Amino acid sequence: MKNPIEALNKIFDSRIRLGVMSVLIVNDSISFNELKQLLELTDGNLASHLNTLEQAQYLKVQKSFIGKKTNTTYILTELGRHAFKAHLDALEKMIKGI
Amino acid sequence: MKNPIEALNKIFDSRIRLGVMSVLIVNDSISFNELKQLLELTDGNLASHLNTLEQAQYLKVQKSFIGKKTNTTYILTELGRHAFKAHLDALEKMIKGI
DNA sequence: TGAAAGTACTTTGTTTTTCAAAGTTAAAGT
DNA sequence: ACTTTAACTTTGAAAAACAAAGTACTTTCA
Repeated sequence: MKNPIEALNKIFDSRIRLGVMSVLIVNDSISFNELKQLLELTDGNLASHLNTLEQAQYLKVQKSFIGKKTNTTYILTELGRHAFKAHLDALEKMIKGI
Repeated sequence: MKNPIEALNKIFDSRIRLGVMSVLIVNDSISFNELKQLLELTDGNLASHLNTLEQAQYLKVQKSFIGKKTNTTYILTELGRHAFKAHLDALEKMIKGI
């Protein structure tokens, strides 16, 4: 058996980033504020995890206005979707001992 | 939807600890050396992750002799098995958006 | 109109975690 | 005697996580 750890994506070690990805897999997009409330995080902490994900090009940011309020929403990139899927596949294989 | 992150076990954030648990779910027991080779880790790194898992009472250590060499093997506790299962269940639910 | 509150950050600094490398102990091989 | 192996522990450095405070701009409320 080859080292099963290599196949896991280091970026998804974090529970928070896993949470963000899961939310975005199910929902097309989600706003900063919704994420903050859902995941119960401080602004800074959330922003930095989002930044990690954005650096990896796993998500894109869309800035718009709702009425006159700024609204920042996040959506998965194809790269992000694939990376997450690959990670979950690797995890499943690892657990099943394949 | 409630905060999905809470249900994830912080101890399983680490790829290495996930790897150890996966190996032990499939194999009844495994030795320090086998783990070290399988997961391609330094002694110290592996030992410290095993220690984290042991502190959480997720695994037990068994010391014995093979011939006249010391042999340390690790096995899951029931607590560890359940904690891992719970983590995987939580992860699955999170991803599926339940 | 002026104060408070909301959005979406960035910055700062502390705490926690990770990890490699070196040291340790004890026994075995040569 | 010297080296090797097993299974650590210790040390120290680097990276990551996090909270709190600061920022800039806007809006809402009194």
